[in-house]
Amino acid sequence: MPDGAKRPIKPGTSGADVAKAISPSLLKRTVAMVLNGTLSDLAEPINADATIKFVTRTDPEALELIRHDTAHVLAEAVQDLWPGTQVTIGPVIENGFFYDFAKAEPFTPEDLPRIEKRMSEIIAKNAPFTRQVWSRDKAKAYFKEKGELFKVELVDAIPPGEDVKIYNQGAWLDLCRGPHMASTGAIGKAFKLTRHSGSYWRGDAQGKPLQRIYGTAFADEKDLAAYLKQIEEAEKRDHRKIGREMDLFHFQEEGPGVVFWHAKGWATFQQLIAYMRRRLAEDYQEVQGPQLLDKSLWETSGHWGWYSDNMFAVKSATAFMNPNDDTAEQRVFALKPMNCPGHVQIFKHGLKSYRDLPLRLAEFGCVHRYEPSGALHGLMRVRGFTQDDAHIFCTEEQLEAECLKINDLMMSVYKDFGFKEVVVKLATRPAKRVGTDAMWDHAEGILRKVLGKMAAEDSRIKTGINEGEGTFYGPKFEYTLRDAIGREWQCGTTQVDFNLPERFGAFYIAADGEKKQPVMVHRAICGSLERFLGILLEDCAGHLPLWIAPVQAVVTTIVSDADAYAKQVHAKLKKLGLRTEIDLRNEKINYKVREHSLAKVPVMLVVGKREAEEGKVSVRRLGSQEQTVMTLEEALTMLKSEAMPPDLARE
RNA sequence: GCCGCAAUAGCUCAGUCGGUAGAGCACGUCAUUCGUAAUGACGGGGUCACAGGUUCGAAUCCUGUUUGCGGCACCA
Repeated sequence: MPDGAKRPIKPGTSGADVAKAISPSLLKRTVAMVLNGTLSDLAEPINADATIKFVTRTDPEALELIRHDTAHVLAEAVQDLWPGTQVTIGPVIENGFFYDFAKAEPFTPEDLPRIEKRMSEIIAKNAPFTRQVWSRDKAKAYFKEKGELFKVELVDAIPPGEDVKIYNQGAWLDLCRGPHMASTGAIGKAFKLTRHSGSYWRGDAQGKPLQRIYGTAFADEKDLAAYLKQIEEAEKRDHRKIGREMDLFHFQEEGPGVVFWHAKGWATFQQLIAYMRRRLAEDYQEVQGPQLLDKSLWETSGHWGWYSDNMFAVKSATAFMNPNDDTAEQRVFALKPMNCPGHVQIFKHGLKSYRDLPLRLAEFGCVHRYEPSGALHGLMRVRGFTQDDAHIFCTEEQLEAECLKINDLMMSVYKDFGFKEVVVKLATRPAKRVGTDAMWDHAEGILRKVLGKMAAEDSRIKTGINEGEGTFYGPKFEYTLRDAIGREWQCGTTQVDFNLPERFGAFYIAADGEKKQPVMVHRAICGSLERFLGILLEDCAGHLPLWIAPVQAVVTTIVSDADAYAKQVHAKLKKLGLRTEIDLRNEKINYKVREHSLAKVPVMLVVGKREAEEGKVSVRRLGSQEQTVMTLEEALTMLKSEAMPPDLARE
């Protein structure tokens, strides 16, 4: 027992029996147990010495069970309402659960309340969850008979030696690994179906289409309400909404997935580039490759073969309109989807010596990818974007140090932007790949070692492995950040490449005078600058740090008598290099304060008659109603130092 | 690309049973000179995403297309 007490029991006694023996009221409020550290049903027999902790429905451990049980009840409700619907899987996910159904007619938005109602009825019946272990044959025969063909497949997929477990809730049953709570009544009332969508059997777009329902559940209704409120608040931080409010960028129908950057958004974009450029100055050489290159080059690089579905091809407009006209130049170019082939050409131009390595070529490269229409998402997923890309040509021996160096830069940059948590995942060899197993073993080995070091050295880094998710040309690290509602987006990346140097015949002259193929590392810190800014906007809810804010300060007057003074203030701010605006409109100060607050200008310098006479300014910060009156000189000194980008401030 | 939903003024949205378009904010003009989140009056602004169809008549019903939103799949 958690309190250290020991109880002798007979082998085979269930958790429920143990609880009951302690006290019937304990049994009544217990929904599951942690047996030897593993969350289990109360029905689980205990066959040897064990540690037991009983779990009530309000314990943190129970949340997963509540959600999983709710998913089962959802499945029962759907089969009640639409007989003939097949059930597939219904796992617990972050913040809730989903269940996938095979149903000819898709769900409609009106179906969700109907299903919820039926679920409430099922929960009210409070049928116990009971577990049975069936033979494989029995389970297959049963599900086949019922027409549950997906369940038959799932039974087949259970590893030999593992029990085929069936959970009943009243008359309804499901194949399930468990565990579950004692009865459906333990679910309570704090559940909600949140949305529905299409999905695919086994996540395969070639597989059978399924209908998914998402929901969430909590131990009590207050928690559910708080969660829904939190989501609602987070949605207000959507970068697409903030972008409009701050007049940063827009999209329009003629340009799906390409950004119109407005003056303000572009000011911030340029600050981001300027910052990154300073961070690279010491170690990298900045280059710029061409936007269009002949299709043949992309065939050589392999991109045409692997990704032509996602590339833009370009011809002259004449050739495009007259495909059979021999006199028109029919040559096909591709809009670059990556900068690497360009960088390899630059590396190859002129003989390189081992003394030149590591050679780090950086580019703020604008790339275009023909992303599937359904993937487009504001600034986060676009068809034309700018990468803070770089390629490092180095020797085998230099690889590990280079990866660590990249990670240091990555984390330092993320810190400057205030990101508290970064998830780094190592993506290993995919099924379709180039290179020998020995090469993969070697490169993955180095990256694993580097991943371990990262986790040990920086508490902000959470690490993991994405098995089989590497690129076709090598393993990679994915650095992911989250948006306002918790969706993960890959930003930074470090990728080892077995493919390109060989395909393009890149080499350097080694110390022994022999030609040697360099190791190539792709890396991006922000990844897509568009995406990075989208994440940043959501992370700070549009309240950008002063140094990167599009408009850093607005000088605004209370009366027109202060206009001349306001202009002086504005001119001095400009001279300091601050991005400022002046608002001399004949409007009430309340109106102006409101407007600039909504536009999320970090600093307002308000001047009236008093300030003009005394050579002062009244400083008001975004998000605060406080006003601080200070001399103009004090304000200038303060703002100049505050507007210093973090890297320059460190110096 | 797949499933569902949506598209009306610059923005947020209303528009009932199919009868010919409306509000607030924004914008313009005028008045107002005001001390920290909306001053008032007046005015301009619409191919109701686009293309077909049904109908005497379509923002409204049907079909297709485009774009967006939520997932799925994809993400070099």
